[in-house]
Amino acid sequence: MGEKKQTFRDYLSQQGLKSTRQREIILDEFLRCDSHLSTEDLYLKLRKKHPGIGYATVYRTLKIFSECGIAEARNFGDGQTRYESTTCEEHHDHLICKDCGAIIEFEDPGIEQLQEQVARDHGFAIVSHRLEIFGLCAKCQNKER
Amino acid sequence: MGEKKQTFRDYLSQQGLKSTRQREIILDEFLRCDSHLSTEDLYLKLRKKHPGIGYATVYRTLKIFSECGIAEARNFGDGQTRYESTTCEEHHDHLICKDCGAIIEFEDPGIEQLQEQVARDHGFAIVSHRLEIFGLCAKCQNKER
DNA sequence: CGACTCCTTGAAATTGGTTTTCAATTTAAC
DNA sequence: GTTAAATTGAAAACCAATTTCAAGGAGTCG
Ligand SMILES: [Mn+2]
Ligand SMILES: [Mn+2]
Ligand SMILES: [Zn+2]
Ligand SMILES: [Zn+2]
Repeated sequence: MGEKKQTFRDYLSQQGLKSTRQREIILDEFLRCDSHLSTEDLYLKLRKKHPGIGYATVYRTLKIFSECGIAEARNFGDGQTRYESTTCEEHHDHLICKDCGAIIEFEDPGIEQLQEQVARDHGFAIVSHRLEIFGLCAKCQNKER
Repeated sequence: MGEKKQTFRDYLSQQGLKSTRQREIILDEFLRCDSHLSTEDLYLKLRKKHPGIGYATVYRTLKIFSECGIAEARNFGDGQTRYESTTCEEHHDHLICKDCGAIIEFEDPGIEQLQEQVARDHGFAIVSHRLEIFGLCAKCQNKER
């Protein structure tokens, strides 16, 4: 079984929560899908095979995913919260195309280090951060002409 | 008269919009106040001296401020859009205290340069970006113990 | 100064994503 | 099985943002 599924089940029992058919289905679909899905995105995908599952359940389940660390909530300023599966990989930030919505992930240790320096300079203790770069992806730059 | 006020008036006439008592009052108060105010923050401050001014007018006026470049909309993830007066200074990013809500501004040319490098590496054309570092300010770190 | 046009205003209604409520159902432990 | 507690889905509530609309105001032209 996937590591994520195990993590989720462990979290549920440890919190006195219950393992249900819906939660399993939602997790399976979430892990199968591309990342950066909104609640509604996932709800609509699920509805095709499982019309009975309610929006509220998807919403609540995604929240549990992020509580137990297998997903992370993101907010790219389009008014919808998006969730992405946390991989074993490191933290990453995003390039976001304003035209087609494409999301490119990147990591830059240099930027991260400079952030820590900035925080130190202000006596500030970092808990988290987010860096989003908005613009046009290569494809959309070519389209423009 | 302040440069901002002139910019605003020029923008209004150039767009065929009208200069009104309310817009003048709202601009004065906005310029007097601390930055990073939400629409509601500003509305509540205004209401003390000018109970007649409506929320919708404050909302619409802030929008015009950002259109004409004298204010910038920010979104720090607390579910409210905040506006800050654009100074003659450069772009800046923010350190945000999760405890007391304090907002510290900073500029780091090194970070900006690395961002440009990242974009180049992906053939991405930057239009804007935002970097927010969340954590605890010096004061709140001391409170914790 | 009017008269006229178009813009603006404030209150209230609407929108859209998110979150909660509640009665019925399901889970898990005994 | 019985039972207590958690879960579910539909609907309602929430809440910031945005729009609507009728009344009022600004600017223009004579
Ligand atoms: Mn990502
Ligand atoms: Mn600022
Ligand atoms: Zn694109
Ligand atoms: Zn603080």
